[in-house]
This record gives sequence, structure tokens and C-alpha cells, in this order.
Amino acid sequence: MREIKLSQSEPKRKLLDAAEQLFAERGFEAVSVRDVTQLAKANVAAVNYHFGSREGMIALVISRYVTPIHEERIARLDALEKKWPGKVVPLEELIDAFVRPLAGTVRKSDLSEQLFCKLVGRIFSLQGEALPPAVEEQMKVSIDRFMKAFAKALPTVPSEELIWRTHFMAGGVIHMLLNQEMLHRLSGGASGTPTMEGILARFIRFAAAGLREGVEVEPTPKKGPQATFDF
Amino acid sequence: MREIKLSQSEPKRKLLDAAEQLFAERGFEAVSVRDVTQLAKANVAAVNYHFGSREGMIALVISRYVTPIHEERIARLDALEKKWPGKVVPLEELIDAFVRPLAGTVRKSDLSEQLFCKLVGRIFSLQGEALPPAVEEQMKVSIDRFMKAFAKALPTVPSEELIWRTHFMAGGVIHMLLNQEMLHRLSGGASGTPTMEGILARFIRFAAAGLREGVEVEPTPKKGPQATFDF
DNA sequence: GTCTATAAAGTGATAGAC
DNA sequence: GTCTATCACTTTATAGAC
Repeated sequence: MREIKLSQSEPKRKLLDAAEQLFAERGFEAVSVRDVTQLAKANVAAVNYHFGSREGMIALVISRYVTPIHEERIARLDALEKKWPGKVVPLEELIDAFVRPLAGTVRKSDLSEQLFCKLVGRIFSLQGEALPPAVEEQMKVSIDRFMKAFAKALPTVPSEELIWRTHFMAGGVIHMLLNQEMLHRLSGGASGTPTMEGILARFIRFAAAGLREGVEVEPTPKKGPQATFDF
Repeated sequence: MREIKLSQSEPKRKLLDAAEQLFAERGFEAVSVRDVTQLAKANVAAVNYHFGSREGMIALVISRYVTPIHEERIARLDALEKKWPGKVVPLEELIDAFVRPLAGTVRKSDLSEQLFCKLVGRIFSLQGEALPPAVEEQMKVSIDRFMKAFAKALPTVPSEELIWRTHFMAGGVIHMLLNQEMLHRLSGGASGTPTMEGILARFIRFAAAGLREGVEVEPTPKKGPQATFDF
């Protein structure tokens, strides 16, 4: 449960908080340095003083989000592999570990859960060049480790197939993080107003079924020995 | 099989083509009027003359893509319901009809398939305000009709659950359309280089399994009467 | 229809006073 | 560290000549 805030001077923190909020609401491209300093009630020059440039500020906001998410994912995966020593980690628990750190239920910034999710969604839907290389590297490391775990949980799914399925899965989360209100609007309210916890549960069922497609399920021993505790 | 181009003056078409290409490559926000006129070898004032404003141009590009996609979806759904009169349309065929018109395999603009997909992905990941109301209305109509068809194909899935599952599904396609190259890079080439047709087949299997999750499957009569022709 | 010229506002960044 | 003033551009949009 690390804090998302690093130790930083008060005005710098204020700038970052303002930037986060605006980026979440409007996207990175649509926010100017002046928008940020105005909301933070700081001087126009403050951004360049503290971050070197607008790009530096964006990169810092991004890494301030991605790094803890990355670490949380890895920590959860480590914990799962400890919890199921030598055994295969159940697919649903893997997906949970992969997805939950994105959803703002673990560590909250000052943003509301909704804005947190939107910002995470925007970050994870950034295209190549827009992503700082160090951040892309972190994403890659997470993905590599989870891909191996997924492959172990689904040994009969060919690896190329599995890559595409996890890609589809990732798209599902990102879209969910970004477009909750639009779903509400498009569905005329019929999507209800579930909590993030409820949405995650739905997503995990959906994704697990998609990832597992075509895999023979053992003849449903509704109370197998490995299912008796802890999940 | 309508053509994507409406009858338009030559310079206007050139502007639209240039705009499409740049929007696909960089996203709407990152393209200026001058970028477009420069690529189209037209005058700076041409955009405002032909489209009234930058926003007008963007709206036209968007509707030039969304409208045929919408019509294609509806036409395909109509055809399916005609093909399975009184019966339930198989889920896989519904997903195909919903997704294929997005993937550039039906009608191509002058853009390469890859750029076409990217532009479609960008359009369908636009947030509320950025989307012209008429366009959002078309999307809504498609979605409504398909939601009803999905509900018929999956009568035991509660409607709120189904809405979320189709939302996750939509995210999967959009992400796939936008991030093919990134997948290739992140996976170190292990995603292979399948054709769009191959990717669609993979996606349909994945999405169908996710949508169907928890639905009792009839005891696999591997050659039921309704499965003997046409699919 | 196409062009030049220009308006009016906004952009990121910085020098230099305090 | 904070501020003002300003530079050097770029942006969309338009008026008016051709």
C-alpha cells in the first residue's frame, strides 16, 4: 500500500494534482500549461521551473501513475504464486491481480475514483511515441510476467492465441475505465450504477471465459480439493 | 456495398483524404488545418471555405466513416434475421456482423487497411462531447438493435450483465483496431502477423465465450439440424 | 473557387527583477 | 522560489483582391 505521492514541495504537488485532474477530464493533448497553473493558482512559469517543460510534467504524471500500478501488479502476482506454491494459480485470481491495480480500488490519489480510472485509461491507451520509454518498459515487464502466468494457467491455449486474447482483454478494461458514463448514456441508464467492485467482478468473469475458450474443463467436481479455501 | 466517397468536388475530396490520413496517424487533436491543407497541396483558406471550420471538417470525416459502418451493421443484421427466420441467430454470426464493418474488410477508403482501422478506432473511442450528436445517435441505433439480438441469443443472461459484457467486447475491438503495432512491439513479435480475417476469427471466439459465460450449453449434438448449412 | 494578408488569440518557454 | 513581461511561434478564421 505505497502512497502515490512522493515527497514533494507543496506548490509542486499542487501543480501535479491540478494537472492530473485536467488530464483526466480532457486528455493530455487538450490541456495547456496555463490551464494547469491557473487551476493550481500558481504562476505561469511554475511548470517550467518545476518540471523543465510541459512534456516533463506529463511524463511525471504518467510515471506517478504507472509505477505504482506496475509494482502493485507484480506484488500481487508474487503473493499469488506464494499462495499456490507449485500449483497453477487460478485464472480468475490472475486476472484480478492484473486488472485491479488499474481500477483505483487499491490506492487512491486525490482524484475521485471516476477521474482516477479515466486518467489510467488515458495513460494505458497512449500510443507508442507518446509514452515515455521507461514507462513502456514497466508495462512490458508486467505484461511479460503475467503472460507467463496465464500460459501456465492455460497450457492448452497456443501462445499466439493467448497473446491476442490478453490483448482483447486489456482493451476491455481500458474501455471500461474510460467510458463508464458513455455506457450509461448509450444504454439509457440500463447499465445500472454498480460499484467498481461489481464491475470488476463482471469483467473478470467475462475475461476468464474469453481466455479459457476451447479449453477442456475437468468434469466439474463442484468441490475439488483446491477450491475449498481462500477464493 | 456502398462507396464511402460521396460525390464531391475534386479539391474537397483531396482535403478529406488528406485529413483522414493525418487523423488516422496522429489523432484528431494533433492535426491542424495547416497540416491538412499542406498535405492536400491546397490553400490554407480551403478548409474554411469547404467545411466552414476545422470542427466541420472533423465532423464530416467522422460521419463519412460512421454512417456506412452503421448501415453495414444494420444491413448485416437484417440479413441474418432473414437467414434464421423465427430462429435465434447464432451468437458468433451476430458478433461478426457487429464487428466486421469496423475492420476495413468490407469497404475500403483510400487508406490502407491499417490506417482505416486506426481511424475507426479513434472515432469509436471519442468521448461524448467530441462526438457529433447525429453520429452518437447512429451509434446508439446500431447498439440498440444489436443488444436486442444479443439478448435473444442469450436469453438467460440478465440484461444488465449483458450490457456490461457487450461494453467489454466493444473495448476489445477498439483496442485491437488501434494498437496492432504496439502489440507486435510489446510481445516481441510473438503476436505473429495474422491477417485481419484471422484476427477477427480470434476475436469472435474470444468475445462469444465471454458473452456466453455461465450459459448452459445444450449437450453438444455436434451435428444439430440447424447447423448443417450456410455457416 | 483560389489566393494573400492579416487579425486575434493562444501556445511553450525564458530572462531578469524581486 | 515566485513573479512579470515578453519572445517567438502557431493556431483558427476571415476580409478582400483576383
